[in-house]
Formats: sequence, C-alpha cells, structure tokens
Amino acid sequence: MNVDVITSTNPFSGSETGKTPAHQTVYEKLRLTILFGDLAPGQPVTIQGLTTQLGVGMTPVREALRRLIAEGALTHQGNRRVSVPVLTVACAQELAFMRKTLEPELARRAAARMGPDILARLRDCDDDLNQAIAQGDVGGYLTHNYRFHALINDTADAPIMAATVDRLWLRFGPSLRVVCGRFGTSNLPDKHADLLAAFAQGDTDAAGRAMAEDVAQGAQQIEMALTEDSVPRRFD
Amino acid sequence: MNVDVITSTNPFSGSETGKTPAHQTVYEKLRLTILFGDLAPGQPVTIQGLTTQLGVGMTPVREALRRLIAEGALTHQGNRRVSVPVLTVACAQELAFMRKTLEPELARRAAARMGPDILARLRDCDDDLNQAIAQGDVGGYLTHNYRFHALINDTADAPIMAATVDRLWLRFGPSLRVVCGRFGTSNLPDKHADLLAAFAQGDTDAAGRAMAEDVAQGAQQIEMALTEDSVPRRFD
DNA sequence: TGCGTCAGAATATGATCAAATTATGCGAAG
DNA sequence: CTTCGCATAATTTGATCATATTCTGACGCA
Repeated sequence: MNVDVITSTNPFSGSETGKTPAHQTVYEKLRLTILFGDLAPGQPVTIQGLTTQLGVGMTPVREALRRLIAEGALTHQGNRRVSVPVLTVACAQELAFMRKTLEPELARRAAARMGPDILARLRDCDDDLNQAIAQGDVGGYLTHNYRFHALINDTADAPIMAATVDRLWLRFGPSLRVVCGRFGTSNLPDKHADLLAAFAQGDTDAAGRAMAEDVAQGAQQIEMALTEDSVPRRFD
Repeated sequence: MNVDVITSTNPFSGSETGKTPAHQTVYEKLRLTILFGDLAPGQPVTIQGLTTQLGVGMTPVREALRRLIAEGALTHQGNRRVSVPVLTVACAQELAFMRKTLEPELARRAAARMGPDILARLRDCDDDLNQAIAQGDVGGYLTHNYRFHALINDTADAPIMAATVDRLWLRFGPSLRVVCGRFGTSNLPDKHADLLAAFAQGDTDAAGRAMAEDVAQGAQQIEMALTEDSVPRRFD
C-alpha cells in the first residue's frame, strides 16, 4: 500500500513540459501534499511509487525527496526508508519556540513594508479563511491560513527567515490536519483581525504583538492535541 | 577552472566503501569544505567537476548538491548554475538576528543538561581555539570555534533548532574565512570564558546572556567587514 | 523458533538529450 | 589595414532516463 493521494494526472503528459525542471514540479507537488496534511504522519513514501504515480524517472523524484528530507518535511526512517515524520511533543515545543521568536519579527518587518495591495490580498485570504471555518472545511482552513501567513512572511523581505519559518510550517502541516480533523474548525481562534488592524495603521509593534499572540494560540492548540494522547496516530 | 580544493584522494578507492552511502560522504565533504571557507563566495560548483574529483557518479553528487542548496549552503545562480552564495549585508543581518534569538536559548538548554564530560570537551575546544588564535591559524580558528558552538548546540537536546542554527553557520562560513583572512585572528574577542563559567555553575540565565554577547560580537565583526567594502571579493 | 532463500526497493553508473556559455569567424566601419 | 561587433558553431554542463547492483525485509521451510 502506498501514497495514493497524488492522483492528479499531470497536465503535461508526453508533450512539452514547459520549462520548469521535473524535479522542481515533483518537489512542489510533494511539498503541498505534505504541507496540507494530505500525507498522514508516519506514512511511508517510496521512490518507485512516486515515479509511477507522477510519470517521471527516478532521478527527479530522488532529488525532490532529498530536498524535502533536508527541509525536515520527510525523514529517513531507519535504513533506506523515507516517511512523513511523526510530530512529538518535544519537537512541537521546539517549533513553537522558533515560531514565537521569528514570526513576530517577520510581522514587524511586514508592517513596515505594508502597502494597500498586499493589505487587500491579506483581507481576501482572511475572508476565505473565515468562510472555510464557517463551513467546517478543514482543507480550506489549512490552505487559507497558510496563504495568510506566507504572504506576511514574504512581505517582510527577509528571505532566510521566511524560508526557515516555511520549513517550520512544513513540519506542523501533517499533524495540523490530524488535529483539525479531530476537533473540527469551529473553535480555532486567531488574531488575524488584530494583525490586519495593525497593518492598516502601519503599527509595527502592534503587528508583532498580534502575531506573537496568534502563534501562541496555535501552538497551544497543537500542544493540547498532542499531549492528550501521547501517541498521535496508530497504524496497526 | 574549477574546484581544486577537494584534493583528498578518497581512502576507499576501488575497494569496499564501508557502508555509508556515496551521496552522504559527498554531502559531508562538501559541507565541511563550505563551512570552513575552503570554497570562496561566488565560486561556481559544477556537477561534472565533482564527479571527476570525487570519483563517484552524477546521482550522488546531484543529491548532495540538492541537499546543500536546500540548506542554503549553495545557491542556484540564475539558470542551472550552482555556486557558493555571496553574503550580502541584508542577509548577514538576518542571520545575525536569528542567531541572537536561537543560540542563547540553545545555550540555556545546554546549561540545564550540562555534565562534566561535555564541559571537559568544551574546555578542550576552547583551548584549541585559543591556541589557534595565538598562532594566527585561521583554519584552526574556524574549526575549533565551530566545534565549540556545535557541541553546545548538540547538548541542548533540541534537534530542530540545532539543525537550523547549523544552517546559519553554513551561510556564514565562506565569508568568515574571507573576513579572518583579511583582519587576522588577533582581534577576535569571544565570551567563551563567561560561557564556560556559566556552564560550570549550571547557571542557565548567565549562559544565555554570555551566548547572546558572543553572538552579538561575532555578528558585529562580520557586519563591519561587510559594510567596509560593499563587494566582498573580486575575481579578475 | 531459527535459518535460508526470494522479492522488492534503494543506490549508483553510464548514456543520451537539451541548453547555455564560450569560442570563432566573417563582415562592416573607422 | 585594423578593430569592433554580431552571428554561428562547438564545447561544456545540466537534466533525465534506463539499467545494473546491493541491501533490507519477509516469507517459507526445517
């Protein structure tokens, strides 16, 4: 049994592949699949499975996997076996600490560089997010919440920090899906309104504070869900 | 003209390679080469050059490069070309901010977990470091300074943060060598004595403060050297 | 229950194709 | 006549694939 999630028949089968390399498209596809929790924690990922599912050779798949492993999105499970990492409580606390220190700074920088166009796109993201919450759409919640934060981090104009935080989200992703799937989207508070207000006023300190609170809330949710049962997921 | 730095004839040529995969050894070799500045910033790195120099096929080299690119140790220079990244002032400030927030926390955690054996090894590292400084040995300075900090970060028992900080060092590496090569090792102050004292007393807060000062000093050195002339290195 | 064999999957190599950079040669202008 | 510029060719390099080899895990048999 293998990864049957990536069922999208690639639009460039046989004919021209555009100009983006195959390993790049494989990487991006797998990255999104992991980020939005379509791959469960602990699930094994095989090279040959991906070659047949994506219709590409082994080399691009191999490179994409190596890249995702380097980013922490996948792990070398023992000897020669690759799988989606299972988030332990200790890891979640590490990720939470790093998010709490890095994302407020990114929010501050984003507030200093905020423009009306970015602000409008942020409002769109938040509207989509609230709609997804109202409808109980877990996938939509994850997608739009990520879009919201990623847009802020990109606006901060700090590529290294943004990439680092992105990797943190990549580690949270699989478990976030599990948490949301268990508790639903109804009680998922956020500080996005405060953030948008701070951005609208160009108040960097308020933006930093709001982001700190938002991250702390999210981290608390995850930790609560993780400490509830020490083993996050069982495959028997 | 290519990377002629990695001249070490591999000890396992032809016969058994032990059991570590080839891409792993290639990765480790290249990583150390970059970390200790044996590859100048801006220097191009080619796949085929590495295959001939290291005597391995393209696939292992390719995977190692992909991994190092994901870690920020190498960059995709424009179209399909890989090179050692040139550290800009903005990037250096980002790295400095991240180090200032993450490494003190790692030092605090390390202080909480410090034992006499680790402490002894830290003293050894610092002794070697001071000896290298006294002798003006730039390579030794870089090596032992890294060993000192890496041991602290490993002791903190926070793998994700430690790996993140390690990637930060990987980005500093090439430029550190340039800076030291220009100004020598004579005026390179550090707070290692304060750190060791704090570790010896198990004083977590003092350890965090000492590490913060050490990182701030190092970052200031780099920034000064980088702002002095905007172009770090010239190849003519 | 322990050991041997087998299947499957990952690692690594070489070949092949495509793209880009460099080198070269021809023409035109000063 | 010399020199500069551009276009084209050749070489170098990167990307992908198909294939051989090795290692791990499992199943079956004693």
